[in-house]
This record gives sequence, C-alpha cells and structure tokens, in this order.
Amino acid sequence: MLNIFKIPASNMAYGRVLMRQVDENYSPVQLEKDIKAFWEKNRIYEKTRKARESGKPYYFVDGPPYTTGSIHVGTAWNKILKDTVVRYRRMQGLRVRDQPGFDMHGLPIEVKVEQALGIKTKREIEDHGIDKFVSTCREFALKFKAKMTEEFRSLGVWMDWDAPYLTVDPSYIASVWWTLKQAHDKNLLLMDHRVLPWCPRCETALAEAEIEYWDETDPSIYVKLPIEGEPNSYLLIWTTTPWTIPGNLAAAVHPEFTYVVARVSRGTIEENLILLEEKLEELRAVAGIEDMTVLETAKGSELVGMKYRHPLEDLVPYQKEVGGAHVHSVLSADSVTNESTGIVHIAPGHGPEDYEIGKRHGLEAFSPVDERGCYTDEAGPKYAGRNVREANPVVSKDLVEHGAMFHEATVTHRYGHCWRCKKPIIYRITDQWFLKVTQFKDDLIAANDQVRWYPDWAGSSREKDWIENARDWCISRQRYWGTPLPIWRCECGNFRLVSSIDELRSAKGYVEGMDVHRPWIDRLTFECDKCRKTMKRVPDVLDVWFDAGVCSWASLGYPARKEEFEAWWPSKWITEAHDQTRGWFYSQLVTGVLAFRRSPYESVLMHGWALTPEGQAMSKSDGTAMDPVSIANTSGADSLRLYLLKANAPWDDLSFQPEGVKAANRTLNILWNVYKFATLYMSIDKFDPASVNLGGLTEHLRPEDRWMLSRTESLKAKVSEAMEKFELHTAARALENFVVEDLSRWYVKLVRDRLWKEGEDMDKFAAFKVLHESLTASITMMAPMAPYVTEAIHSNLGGKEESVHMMDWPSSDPRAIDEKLEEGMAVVREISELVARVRQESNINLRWPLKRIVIKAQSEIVKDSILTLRDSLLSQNNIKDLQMVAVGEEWDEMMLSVVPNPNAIGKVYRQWSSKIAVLLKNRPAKVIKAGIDKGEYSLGIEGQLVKILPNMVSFASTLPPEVVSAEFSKGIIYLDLEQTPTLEAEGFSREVIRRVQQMRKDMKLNVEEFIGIEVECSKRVDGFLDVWKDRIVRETRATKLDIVDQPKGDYIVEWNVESESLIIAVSSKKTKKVLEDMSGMPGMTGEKARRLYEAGYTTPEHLSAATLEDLAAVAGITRLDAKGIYDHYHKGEAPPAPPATAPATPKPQPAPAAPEPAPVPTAPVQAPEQPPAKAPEPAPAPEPQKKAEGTFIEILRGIEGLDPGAAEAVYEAGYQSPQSLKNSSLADLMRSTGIAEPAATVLIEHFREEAALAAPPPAVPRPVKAEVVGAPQVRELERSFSYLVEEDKPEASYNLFINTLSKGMKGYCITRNYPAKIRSKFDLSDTPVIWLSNVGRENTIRPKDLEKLSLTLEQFLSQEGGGIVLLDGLEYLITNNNFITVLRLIQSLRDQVAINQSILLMAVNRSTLESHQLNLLEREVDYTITA
RNA sequence: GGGCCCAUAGCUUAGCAUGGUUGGAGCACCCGGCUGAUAACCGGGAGGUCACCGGUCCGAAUCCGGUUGGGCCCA
Repeated sequence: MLNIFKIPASNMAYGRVLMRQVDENYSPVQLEKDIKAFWEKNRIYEKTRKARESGKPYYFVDGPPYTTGSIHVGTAWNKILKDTVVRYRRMQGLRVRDQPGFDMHGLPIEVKVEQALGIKTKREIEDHGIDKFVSTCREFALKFKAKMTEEFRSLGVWMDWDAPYLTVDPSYIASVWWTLKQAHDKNLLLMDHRVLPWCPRCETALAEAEIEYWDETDPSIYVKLPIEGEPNSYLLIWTTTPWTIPGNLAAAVHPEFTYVVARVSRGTIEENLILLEEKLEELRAVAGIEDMTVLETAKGSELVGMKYRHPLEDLVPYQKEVGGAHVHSVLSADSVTNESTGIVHIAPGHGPEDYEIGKRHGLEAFSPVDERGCYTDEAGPKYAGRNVREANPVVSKDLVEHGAMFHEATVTHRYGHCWRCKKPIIYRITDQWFLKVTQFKDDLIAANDQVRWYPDWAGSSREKDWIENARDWCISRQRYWGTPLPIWRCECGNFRLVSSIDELRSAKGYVEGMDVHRPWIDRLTFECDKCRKTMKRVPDVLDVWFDAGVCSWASLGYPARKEEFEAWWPSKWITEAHDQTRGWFYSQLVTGVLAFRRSPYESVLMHGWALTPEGQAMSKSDGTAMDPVSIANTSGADSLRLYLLKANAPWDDLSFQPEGVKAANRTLNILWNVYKFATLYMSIDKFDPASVNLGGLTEHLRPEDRWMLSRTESLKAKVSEAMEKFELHTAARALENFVVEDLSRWYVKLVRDRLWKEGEDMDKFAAFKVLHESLTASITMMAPMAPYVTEAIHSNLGGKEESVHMMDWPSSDPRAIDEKLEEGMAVVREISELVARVRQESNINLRWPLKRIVIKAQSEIVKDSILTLRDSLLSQNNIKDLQMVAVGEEWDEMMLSVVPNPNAIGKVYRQWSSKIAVLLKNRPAKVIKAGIDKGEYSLGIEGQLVKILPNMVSFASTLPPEVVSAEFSKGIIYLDLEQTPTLEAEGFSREVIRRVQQMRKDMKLNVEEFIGIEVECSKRVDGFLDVWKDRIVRETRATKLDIVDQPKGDYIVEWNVESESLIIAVSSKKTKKVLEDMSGMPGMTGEKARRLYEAGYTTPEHLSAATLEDLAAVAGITRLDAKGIYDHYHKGEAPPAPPATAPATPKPQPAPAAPEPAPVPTAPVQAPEQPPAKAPEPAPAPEPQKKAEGTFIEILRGIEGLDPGAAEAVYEAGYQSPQSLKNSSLADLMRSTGIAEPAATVLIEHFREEAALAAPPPAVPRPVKAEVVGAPQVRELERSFSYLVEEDKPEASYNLFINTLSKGMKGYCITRNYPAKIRSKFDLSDTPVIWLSNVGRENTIRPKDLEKLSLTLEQFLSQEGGGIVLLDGLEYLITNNNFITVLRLIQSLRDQVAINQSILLMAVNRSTLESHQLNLLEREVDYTITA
C-alpha cells in the first residue's frame, strides 16, 4: 500500500483536561472509534440518563422495526431522527424513556425460515414439526435483533440497548391478551364467516394493511349469461378473474342506470345483448362489432328479477342443484358503477362486495376453493384440485366451448399481493376473528383529533381519511409464529378468553415457565363451565400489527405492573414513515381506544421514505438498496447523520445522494478547522474560558465581537424554534450556515490578527472568549445531530459537563441580539465581496493595500452601520481609508463633464456652433451646470453674449482616474486603485512576510519558534523593507531582519516578487527547544525561561557557557534558579547537541526565471524534516562517526593534487563517502563545493578509477543527489531509481521512457498532454496512457484526485516485474493541490519504485515552479536530469 | 377512480402561509486566488420558459382552477 493518505494514529485523550493544541486533521472514523471508547469507558450514556433522573418524564416509544436482515437507509434515518430528538429532549432537562423495541413475530420470519429449511407449504411445516419450526423462528428473530442492534449502535444511536422490549416475551404476550380481552368485554370482538383477502401460498387470511398493490396482467373477459326464455339473448358481464365464474350466483345492475337490448352482429353471428347504454360504443371498438341496433331501452330497475342460466352448469354440479328466489337472477345494487358493461358478475364466495349483496338476497356464499387456492370437489370433477389462477385459461376455454364467451383479451391493472411472499392474493370465505372497528370509528376520529401531527396534514387529512375508510379488522392468522389467540372454544359454542399468564395456570397441562407459543400452548385445555366438556384453543395466531399496536403499554409491562404505566403513559412523541398511516399509527390508535378510550401517543412526526438517487424506492432485490452502516464506517456516522437530517424536511421523501454525505463531511471538517484554529492560540496562551466572563469584557469587545455574539444568540433562537417544530432540517442548515459562513469565513478572519498578540491582552482575550462562546454554542446545539465530533470538541474546550450530551440546551439571550449590527455586517460582507471582485479584475491581490474606499450609502442607517464596522471593513479588504458620501448626494470627486448637443446649438447659433462646443468643454462643468440648473448659462463669444439653454447640453459624470465603481444592494462603492510608494512598500513587505512564512513552513518550524532573517535585495526594495521592518519581524516571529550582500542561514531561497529578485535566508533560533529545555529544569517556569531568553540567552550554548553569576544577574532569576541551570549543564549530563554551523559558502538557489544551469541545492543545516526512506545518512553514534570522518576526510586530504582546504570544503558540502563522489559530475562538484576546476577534475578522476577497482557497491545504493548532464538518450535508466527530468518540453523524458520500453519493460504513462497526440507522436503501442484532466472521461484522472492517481500507480508498480512510470504534468498537479501533498505522493511513489525494482521518471518544466519547490522535488529523486 | 404530498439550474434544494427591485444556496462544470485553520480553504463565471395550460391582479415561483408527471395511502 502507498499510504500517502494515512493519518497518524490519534493520541487524543478525552476528559477534563486543559485546552490542548489539536494536531490532527478531522478524521471521523478514528475519532468516532475513540469517542465510542470514551463513552464506554466512562459510562457516559448511563451518566447522561442519570443526570436527568429528576426531570419531567418524556415518554418516547420506539416503533419496533421488524427483525429481518439488516437495516437500510430508511431504517437508519428513522433511528437517527429519533436519536436526535431524544438527545435534544434530554438536553432540555427531560427524563426521556428510550427503550428500543423489536417486532419479532409473524410471516416475514416464517417465510425466511421456510426458505432456510427448503420447505414451502404448511403441510411440510407440520411434517417438520411445529415445535422445531417455531424454535427456528425464534432463533432467527433473536439473531436479527442482535445484528440490527449492532448496526443501530454503529450509527451513534443511544438507546437502552440492554433492555429492549420484544414482542415475543411472555409478559409482552400477556399484555396483548389483556388488550384483546378489553375488546371482548366491550363486545367488539367477534368470530365471523366472511370473504377475505387470502394468501394461497401462506395459507392464511390477510388484513387490508397486509396487501400490497402493483400491476399485474390478467385476462379480461366478456361473458354472456343466457336469459331464460329469451333465446339468443344474453346479459353481458365482464371480469378479470375467469376462475370466479364457477362461483357465479347472480348479476347486479344499478337501478337508476339506463341499459339497452342491442342486436349485435359479428360475421355470421347475430345476438341480443343487454348492457349499459353508455358503454355500447366502447364495446363496439373493443370487440370488433360490425353492426348493432338498439332494440329496447330500459332502466336497471326494470331488469331486476330477470333469470339466466349459469353457462357452466353442466361442469359445476352445484350450479344445477342450487335453488332460491334470487339465484341466477338480476339483482339491484347501488354499488354498481358505470364501468365495463354496467352488469356486475356476483360470486358471493369470492368477493366482499358480492358477499354483501348475496347476503341481502339470501344467496349462499358458495366458495369452492380451499386454503391452498385450489378448487374443491364442489367445483365439479373437471376443476377440482386445480389452482384457481392457473385454471383461468381452462375456464375461459370452457366458456368459449359453451358459447358463453363474447370477447377475450388481457388487461394490466393494479392487483393485490401478499405483503410478505409477494404472491397474488385471492378472496375466499372463511371463519375469522374480527375487531369491530366500524362500530367505534367515531371514537377513533375523535382520538386522532387530539393528536398533534407534524406536519399537520398527516393527521388531519391522511390518517383521518384512512380511519374513515376503515373496515373491521381481521386479527386471526392461520399460521404458527405469532402471539397465540388466547381463545378456547367448546363444541357447545361457549368460548373463553385468557388475559394473563396467571389465568393460564388453571389450564390443564400448564407447566410453570413453559413457552406460551404454539405448539406448546395448543396442548392446554380448559373445562367448559357450561357443559363440562373440554375446551380447545382456537389454533390461530394473532396479526402482528396487533402485537405492535399495544407496545406503548406492553413495553411498560402493563397490566402486570401498574406504577410504570402511571408514571409514563401515554407517550409524548413517536415518529415513523408515512406508510404507517395504515400500520402502526393506526394499530396503536385502535388498541388505545379499545383499552383506554384515547390515543396512546400525544404527538407524531410522520417522516418520509429514503429513495434511491433516482427517486425510486430502494429495494434489496433490485440491488438499489444502500447500506448505511458501510457509509458510516467510511465517511463517519456524523456525516451520514448530518446529511440525513439536513437534506430534507423530515416528512418529504429523501432521495439519497452519496455526494450529500461528502458535503456534510466537509462542513464538519470546517467546524473542526475552526476549532483547531481557536484552540491553537488558546492553548498557547493557556487561556481558561472559565476565568473570564463576558460581562467583565464588555469594554474590550469590538463591534465584530458584538456582532458574533449577536449572531450566536440569534442562532440559538432559530435552532430552538426549528427543533420544537421538528424542523430538523431547518435547524441543521442554520447550524451549518453559522459554522461555515459566520464563524469560519468571517469571524475567524476578522480576529486572526488579534490572536497573534503576545502576552496579557484584553483585546485578545475578548476574541478568545467570543470564539469560545460561539463555538461552544454551535457544538452544543449540533450535539444531537453529530454526537461524536461535538463530543471531541467539547471535551477539549473545557466544557462544563463531562459530556456535551449532558449539557443543558442553550437558551437565547435576546438582549445580546443587535439586529442592526447583523444587518450592517451583512452589508460589510457584501462590500467585501465586491472589493474582492474588483481586485481580481484589476489583478491586485489582497496583500497590496488600496488607498481608499468611498461609499455612497442608500440611507443613514446603512451609512451608520458601515461606520460602526469601519475597522472590519478596512482590515478585511486591506484598504487604508474609508470616506462616506453624504446620503442623497453625489460624490464630489466625480468629474462632471459637459457634452454639447451640436444639433440644438447649431439650430440657433449656426456659424458659432463649433466654437461654442470648444468653449463649453474648456470651462468648469460645475459652473455651467449651476447656470443650466437655473435656466440658462451665458457665454461671451466675439463680443456677443450667447445663451446656452438646457436642451443644448447634457452632463456626464465620470470617475476620477484609477477609480473603479461597483454597486451593492444598498449603495455604490468607489475604489481608489492608485498605488503610491508608501502603499507599495507595504505591499512588498507583505509579500516578504508571506515568502518567509512559506519558508518557515518548508522548514517545518514550530509556530512558536523564533527565526533570524537575512535578505539580499535591490536598493529600492531595501527602502521599502526598511519602513516595515518591525512589522515583518513581528509577523514572522523573527528576532532580526538584516539586509546584507550574501545572506546566510539554514534555508536560503531566491524569490521573484513583482520582477524584483530577493534572496531570503532564514535561520531557526531554536528558541522553542531552548525554552522547553529551560522549563524542564527544576524550579523553572515559562516566565523565567522567557526572562532568560530576553536577557540574551537564546541558545543552549549561551546558557551552558554562562557562569552562575551571569545567570543570577538576570532579572527575575534567583540564585537558586541560576544554580539549577548551571547544574543542568555542568552535571556531567551530555550537553545538547552543538548547533550545526551553516555551510561555509551558502549559495542561493536561483529564482524560477533565472538562467541555467541549476546548482545543486544547498543542504540546509536545519533541513525540513525528510521522510525516513530519504533521511540524510542516519547520524551514527559519536565514536564511529569520528572514525568514519577520520578515514574519509583523511582520504580526501591524501589525494594528490588536492589541497587540504578543498578537501574540507568537499567534505563539508556533504560528500562523505567514496560512493557519493563516484557518480557526481564536474559542474556539480564545483558548484556545490566552490572548489576550482582542476581540483574537481582530480577528485572525480580519482574516484572513477577507484570505483572501477573497488568492490561492488552496497546492496541498496543511495547516492547523494547528482546531476546528469549531457545527452540523456544515451543514458540508461536503472531499476529502483527515480529521476526528475527538467526540460521545457517533455521530449527527453519521453525518449528515455520509450528507450526503456524497448528493452522490454512495462510502462505506464501519466500525462497532461492529450493522449491521442502523445500516442501519435511516440510509439507507445499498448502502454496505458492516463490523461490528467478535469474533463471527466474514461482513462482520465482529475488533478485534485491524488488518491486515485496514487492507487492507480500503486497497482501498476506492484505487479510482477514492475515497470517504468512516466509522470508528465507535475506542474499541473502542483497548481491544483497543496504542494506538500504532491510532494508526499512523490515520496511514496519513489519508495514504491525502490521496493518494486521499478523506475519513476518525472518531467517538469522548471520555469513553472518556484525555486524552493524545485529544490524540494530534486531532493526527493535519485537523479536530476537536465535536458 | 378517490385522499394526501411533491414538481424551482445537470443534481440536491431555499423562497410560497402574508404576491412587489435582478429567484437565493450547495454539489458538479469552467476560470482564478490563497498557503501561520492547509491532504484545507476562498473568489468569480456560466447555467432557470420556477412542470404545463388558464384565471385573479397594475404585478404571480408565490393566490385560484385545470392538465401532466412522481411518491404514499386507499378503491
């Protein structure tokens, strides 16, 4: 692996500690792991609950998810919403009940178990053994429960996972039974013989709520029912279920509709049909009728009583035998609609409506279909045993053969399916148990009205609509894995309901502690209290929706435990998705009203569904489901949570965009950076937020501080309001906006300079405090949404509580809100954006100060607020002065000019017109305007006085030179871009500051380290810098800035600023180390250390050289201190390593524009830290080093023709082994050592000869950098080496590349050039070419996507035999990324190349890089080739 | 067929209860900048028949009616 993106392992320690500097980048996965450990170790969840023990109770009920498989995005969203609200309520001080629940009974698990066991029917289950089957169901449910629990936990959901409620627990089951008994006592439970939806696969009845609809293609047949006594005349009926025809017992018409008898002819057939008048034309089109005549018209009521013969009576014996007044006759029904033929086929055993109509007319509910959906013997020998849906074509064929089929086609329509096994349902008649919901509908509606719904329409429209259409609820299921129906029945018709385990104890066969599930409970019997016979249990189980419906008291153990119930019930709040309108929202309402005459919940948040990015429902079978757990494991649970919460209003469906999670991650990263920034300075100053209170700082608050505090208070108000309304998205967005815009992009910028100040400074403390306040407020309010990152930040901000989740929800202080100030700052920000735009257009970067800004504000209010925030405006935009134009007036520096109108002038003063124009232009426009404004202006010409009238001139106002204007929403700004030497001096100084900062960074100096600066520059620049010396010194933390001829230092770079060449040398003062050393001594404090430092003891050498007296003479240092210091250095302890001396003759590196040739980089003494693989020769132990030094320097001294001074210079320059000299070039040696040509020649030749004679080089040669000059095409590249080719156009590098390919090595080309062009120019055959480009195509990599590049190359390099990589386009990568990042990539590539015996070849155009960048690059490779 | 919800830039969305300068953001795209928060970050640009049709009004993304498409719940 190329671990270039690896983040150092976190060493965070949480808990109450002093504020600590944060070195880590935001890395959510590690952070969340750490926080999780912190939570567990310190039992934070338990403590958080405990902290609210005395609070007002808040009963939240978790809608129990069904335990089947893993959670999906929707389930995750659901739990995250719950967790966020629960945490929020806790912070409000409420004692929240947060028991999770699991719905574990029912068909879904039975189906899974059937699949696992490889069985399909109930018969097979019974053969297998119900006990074994049910036990397996329990195992599955428990297994899934455990799995889902882990998944929820990984999302950071805090619930009482150790004590969930389970619908399979005996106590839970007892609550269910009790509830049923309540229904029975109110006479709302009955057994009935009804036509119901039935799943033939699961062999059970289904409730309305268990049916899912989708499109299905079915037959669409028109059937003729022959009318008794009217030959060739038929009633025309239509159906999509031919299999119900054998069960047909009547036909129904609407009494008010108009029907016709029509003579219809098709081909040779002519017949009379009765149907709805308005459908005649439709029928003609559908069935291809050639001719038809209406014979008669009649109202539906007139048809009633008409008799017909069943068309299949010879196949279905029952149809011949059945008798009765209304059998096979036309009935009247208002439910008939004007669809199809207007005559409805009535099969009372196959449809609920049919059943009702049949019942009214005394028809038997003939239903010759068994539980498996097959015809029974009653259907006649031809059909018996056939599956009804499969029998459709058979019945159709029989209808055709019996001359009863009028027309046959197919239709696609919505058809019901079993919610679990997805098979089409049928309707059949059975005995089932019902709750008579229709009898207490009004109570349900009334109960629902008492519930607060979010959003309102979810209850007032949606749920209400469902209740209004509710039917009686069939609660019995003919299955195995469920709450057993607690009903025992006797042959005599008597039955009893058991409502508790206690009651069950009196049953015959009861064993204490027995499982009350089937089949064990089936064996229990009671003696009938009426006839003394044995009562047996009704074998059905209960609908699982009933299970879930009672959870609000079953989870409290009611009725067995009353106190819990009284303390909590009813629940304050629940939330589920909108499909629960018919599900849990409804089932709870029904059971609540049954048992307690009220809704068991007071408020509901109805949320949406998580859809795919395309807006489709996610489904596992389609592979469109996304796994929230793996998203949380890669991007962090916080990011996922924040995204889910902010993306949508909770009640809208959410189209899940993985991009959105990334965006949320970015927001959290910004939060992290603000925090990191703030704590950096706070920790340096050991700032303790608790030690300062805002009240005491009032006089030190700047306007921007008051603004930030105002924004913070406004935010609290806004977020709290949104949370109260469950508008979590509004709350999340407000927080996000605050962190990104107000805090990060604005306030941090405004206060940055103040935080720099040293020492006790109230202005700085004010900024610290405000920063701390606003950061604390935002993370506290964000804690419910992103519980991990906020916890990490909280713990290091010195939060009041052990955990952010124990904090009280912040309340807003309206006194701190200053709306005018907020508006004013908005204006200032707007103006700043304008200025930035003008700067960009004029090519003046922010480092260059502008002379002034003049603002013309629309109103006094705007003007005042700009003036209040004057300092912020000027500092942020680096402008020297602000001038305001009086409101309503023009800026008086606008230059007025006169534009003569020659036409108008010419008409009056023909011959003078051109003269007049010239005169007008030469006079002050102001004077002319003043005259014209009064009516006219007089002008003397050739002794005449001419009057200039308003129509003869117009006026234009133009901007003064070098002024640019721009409009903002509340006025106009004028920016004076004129540069003066003073401004230029400042600009230059800022450029120098930035260069020095860059160098500090390259040197990896600690923020607190002091430096020394030496600069070589032109006279002009010298003058500039002189003025700003103090500022430069201060801002770069330098102890001195000297302008010299030959700058010396640890790190020297030549820069080019505005066409001026500057050579800057920076040396580290190593004060950080010194101060640290000092403060490590006994009795030493930071303050004392500073005193010493200020007294001139700036290095360990100074200290160790000092005498006791010297030290004691320093103010603030006691004799005892002095003794401690003295002892420290003289006790025989090894003194700190002596400071390395700078190279004898340091040479600047050339600026990018400088002419060739490039010198070898001077090795800085305090070089920026290098990665291990490239570290300078490891410092050997002192003894061996002496020895090595002795040997090699002696060898050098002993070389004939080389004087000892030259030998030392060579040694000093870093050539400390024969190996290092072997491959170096003449030019290289001369340049880096400063020795003359003859000496260099001697050296080179000496070592070439020696190398030829010497033993082979060490196994892993690591030559010092060398430069290959000359014709690269003749040079061979060696395996395990990396090369940097410096050339204007990538020619030589490609030639080297191709040359290597021709030797049979595999190649890989990364280029900024167009790949097709490269291919045509060089013969690359099948070598892969990757294009570096932002254009998203195949085989391209975006310049920002270094990770992908790294991965791609890693794959190539690690393949067998390795290969050569040509990386052409480094400059493109560098301009698009942080330079150091690119450098790290190169480092890891280089290491990879070394390991894999491969070659890395990089082309770079040196004029595109800064010289120090080039230096760093050169340092990373084995060879630099200059083409 | 009925009830409820939704439709704004390529994508995700704000604005709509109370009609009113030029319809805001984020992502993606293009161009630039920054480099003591930096494996970050910032600025600019381009991109909209506000689903469609009609109405009310001086004025409609916003109010009203209808149509189309999508989601959920039913028939």
